Amino acid sequence: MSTHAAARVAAPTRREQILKEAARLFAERGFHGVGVDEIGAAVGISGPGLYRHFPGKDAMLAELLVGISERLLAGGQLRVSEDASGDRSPEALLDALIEGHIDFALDDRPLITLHDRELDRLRDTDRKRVRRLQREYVEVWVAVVRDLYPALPEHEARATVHAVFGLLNSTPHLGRPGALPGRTDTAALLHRLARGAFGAAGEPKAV
Amino acid sequence: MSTHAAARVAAPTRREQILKEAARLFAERGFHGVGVDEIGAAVGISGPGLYRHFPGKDAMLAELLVGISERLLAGGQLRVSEDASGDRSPEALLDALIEGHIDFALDDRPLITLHDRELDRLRDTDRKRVRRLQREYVEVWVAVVRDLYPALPEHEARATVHAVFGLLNSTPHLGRPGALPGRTDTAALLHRLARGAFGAAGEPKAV
DNA sequence: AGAGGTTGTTAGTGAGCGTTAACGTATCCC
DNA sequence: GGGATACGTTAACGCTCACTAACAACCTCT
Repeated sequence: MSTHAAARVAAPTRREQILKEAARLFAERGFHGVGVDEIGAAVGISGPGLYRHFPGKDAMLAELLVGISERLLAGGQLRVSEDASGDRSPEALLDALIEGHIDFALDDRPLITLHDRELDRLRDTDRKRVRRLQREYVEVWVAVVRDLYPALPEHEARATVHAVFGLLNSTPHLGRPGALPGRTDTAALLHRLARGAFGAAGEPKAV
Repeated sequence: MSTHAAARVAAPTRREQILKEAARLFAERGFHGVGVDEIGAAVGISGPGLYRHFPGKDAMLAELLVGISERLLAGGQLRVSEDASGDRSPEALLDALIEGHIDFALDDRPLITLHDRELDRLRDTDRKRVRRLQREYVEVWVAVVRDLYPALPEHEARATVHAVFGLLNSTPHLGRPGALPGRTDTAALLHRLARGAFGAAGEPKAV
C-alpha cells in the first residue's frame, strides 16, 4: 500500500531489517543479552533510533514470536485445507506437514530457536496469544497423525508430535550455517527420521 | 570427605540447595532474567549471602552446566564400558544409552533446558569445556550407532544423534511436571520414538 | 519557499542488578 | 574465656541499559 516501490523483490523495509537482525541477535545471545544499541548498529542506525519503528524492545520480540507462530499455523492449515477434498492419503498429508516444518526450520533457524526459548519474556497477553497459536498448530498435526494411526491414544499422539518438533527443531545444533552437507540431503534425512518416529509411535510391534 | 554427616539420605548441603533452586529459576526465566535476590530467597537466605558459597552468579551456572555435561558423558561411557567384553548386542547397547538419557531428561528437566539454552552465558574457558564434553558424549552415541548401522555415513549418524537428542529433550514441553500420564509410559514412548528414528536413519528403504 | 511529517542524531535519566563493604552471631577448639 | 571460622545480615556503590528529550536533516506537497 504505502510502499510504491518496485514490485521486484520487494526491497526490505527498515522494520523488516530490524526484525531480521533482532531475531538473529536474540537467538545468539538471548533477549536480555542483547542491547538496543547492538540491534541498531546491526542495521546501520544507532541506539534509540529504533524507537521510531517500535514502541520498545519487548515489542520486537512479541512481533517476532507472534509472526512465527502465525506463519507456522497458517502453513499447516493451508496444507490440510488443500486436502479438503480428501483425495490425498493421510501419509501424503503428514509428509506435507513435515516438509513444511522442515523448510521453516532450515530457512529460519534463529526464529526456531527463539520460538521455544524466549517465550517467557513476553507480556501476559502476548504470551497467551503465542501459546494459543502453538497449541492450535499442534492440534493440526495431532488430527492428521490420529487419522493415519487411529489406534494411537490422543495423549500419546500429542506427546509424539511434541517430540518430533524437538527432533525437527534440532537444526540449530547441526553445526554453523554453512556446515550442513547440502540442504536437500539434510531435509531428506530429517524427513526420514520424523517418519520413522511416527511409524514407531503408530506401529509399536514393528520395533 | 569433609562431610561426616549421616550416611542416610545425605542431607542436602546449602550449596546443593542453591544449585537446585538456581537451576529451576534459570530454566524458568533465563539466566539474565533471575536476580541473585530471588535465588537467595528460594533457599531462605537473602541476596548477597550467596557469595559465601559461590564467587558469583556466573559460577553457579558454570557449575550446573559442567556438572550436567560430565554426568551425561560419564553415564554414557559407563554403559559402553560395561559392554567392554562385547557380549551385548549393538541394539541392547543403544537401548541402554537411550534409557539413560531418558532417565536424565525426565528426572532433571530444568537441567536439560539449561543445557542447550544458556551455554552462551559462560566464560570462554567454561564454555569450551562444556562443548568438549558435549562433543564427546555425541561421539559415544555415534560410535554405537555406526556399529549398529555400518552403512550410515558418519555425518548422517551425527546429525541423527543430534536430532534424537532434540526428540528426547522435548520433555520440558510435554506439559507441567505432574501432567505426564505416568513416567514409565512416557519413558517407553520416548524410547520407541528414538528407536524408530534410528531405524529410519539406518534402513531408509523400510520407510 | 516553507510547513509538516518522517527518520535520524546525541545527551541525559532513572531503574535494576551484580557485587563489595562493614558488621553481627553461633560454633568449635584450646 | 577467647580467638578463629562459617554463615548471615543490611547498606551502598557502580555499571549497564531501556527509554526519553531535544534537536537536526531530508522529502513531499502546495
